[in-house]
Amino acid sequence: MASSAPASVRVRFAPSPTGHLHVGGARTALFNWLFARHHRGTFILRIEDTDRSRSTEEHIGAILDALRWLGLDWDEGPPAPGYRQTERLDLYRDHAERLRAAGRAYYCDCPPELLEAQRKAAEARKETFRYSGRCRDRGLTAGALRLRIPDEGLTVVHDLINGPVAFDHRQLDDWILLRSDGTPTYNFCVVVDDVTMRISHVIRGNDHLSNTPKQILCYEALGYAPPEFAHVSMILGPDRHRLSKRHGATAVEAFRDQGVLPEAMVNYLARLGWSHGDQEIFTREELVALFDIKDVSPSAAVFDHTKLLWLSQEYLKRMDGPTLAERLEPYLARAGLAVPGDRAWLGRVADTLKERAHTLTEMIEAGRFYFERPTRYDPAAAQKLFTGESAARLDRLIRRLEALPEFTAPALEALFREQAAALGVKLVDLAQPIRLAVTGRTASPPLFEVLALLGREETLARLRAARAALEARR
RNA sequence: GGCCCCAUCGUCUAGAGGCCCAGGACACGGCCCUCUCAAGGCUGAAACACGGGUUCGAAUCCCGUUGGGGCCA
Repeated sequence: MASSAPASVRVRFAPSPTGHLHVGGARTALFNWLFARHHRGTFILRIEDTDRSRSTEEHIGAILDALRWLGLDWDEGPPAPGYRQTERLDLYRDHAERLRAAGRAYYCDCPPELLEAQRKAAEARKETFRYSGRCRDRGLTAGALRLRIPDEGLTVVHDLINGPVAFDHRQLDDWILLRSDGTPTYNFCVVVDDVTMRISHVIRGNDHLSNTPKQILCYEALGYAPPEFAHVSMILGPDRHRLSKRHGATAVEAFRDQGVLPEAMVNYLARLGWSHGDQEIFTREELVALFDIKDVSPSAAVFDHTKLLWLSQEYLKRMDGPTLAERLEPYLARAGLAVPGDRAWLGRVADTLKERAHTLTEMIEAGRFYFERPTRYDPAAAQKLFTGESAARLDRLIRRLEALPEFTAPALEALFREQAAALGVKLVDLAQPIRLAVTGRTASPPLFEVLALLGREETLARLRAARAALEARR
């Protein structure tokens, strides 16, 4: 079987630090990581920063942060030296020289205008443009260095996801290894890096499949056996075009800022293109145990934000209070709210909120009233619920609450039910005005739990404030 | 334009010739539960792109068309 892994699995994720970590890149990283962990291999992080004009330190930092947030730890890579292409320039030069000395590569001084004319001519003839080979035997000692590609034959990529893909050499041209200024090209760097890092499996985006035969020919010219390849499909936007910023949030850190749980992000990304029967929710351990590159689908997938949010809520619901409290704290601070000193209390608050929110930030919005008094009451609701009748009821309730021996949810519920019965109204008619008074809204976690968590003093303060507001309306 | 990849409900997918007049999940509708909102339970609608083959039999294999994506740029 082509998918059986060799003794030593070494895979890499090689982002270009020209932007943030994209969900597509994150999924590629995840698949590499899962493959490495499943086979007890090595996961390597390499920074492809040869495009100096667009690569920045900030982007490198952001990408590393995003990977850490997802829990994708790497065994080799930054901050250790030698994992950035800009640190490896000598390696590319050495390998290029080897190819030249062996006659597998040659210098070419064809001017751009000539190449452009040939490209246009090829297009007019409805053929693939292919370098003419004009400089192949001219014995030049300077210019761009090209790899000599056999005129005839076929190179077959035995892709672990897509199966065998054959490329006719007549469609391939003598591609450039080093530009005339001596800088290496992207495809050449990748080959040299993967060879020198002893990469066993190249798992990368489908957009590189077309480059693979060129690279395989380069491995062979260098005298190395090519690695295994697995090309993962693209992630698309709702319009079935390649996912990009105009589709909204695509950077991993944007989801982090939204308060999506990283566990959910990993689970979602794993299920995008990979599946294991009907199972939707996987622990990290299950993913490592079950992941098999041959179960990855070759077809492109549309990114579904809604399903990601659903998963995030699933993880929220399963998380216990103390853990949630810890996760919530940085988001509270960012929302401009004081982080409560009592973490146990915050945990109980979170428990009432978690099935009402998809993300940590939604949780904070839904539970804002726990942390600060309502600054206003929902106007339509106030119109309907703050009536002359409710003023009298409020007074009565305030007195009863002052006297309630135990300020707990069950005791509060018993009191409210008793009051409703005495007044001959439904519980909802009593609960809603109080909910509005205490939270400023008509929807909240169960009222009695809310009151108990707020405590007697705070509850009474809010009820009195509502009573005053009610008076002012008249 | 050439070459390459892809094609099951709106979306993610199960399906590796008979188990499928196609299963699960998200989203959507209905009902139940209920102090609100959720969550939950039950339930409904919803797909094998099209056309040819191969075969006793095809969502599954082959060819073509169409559509989408990628690379060359």
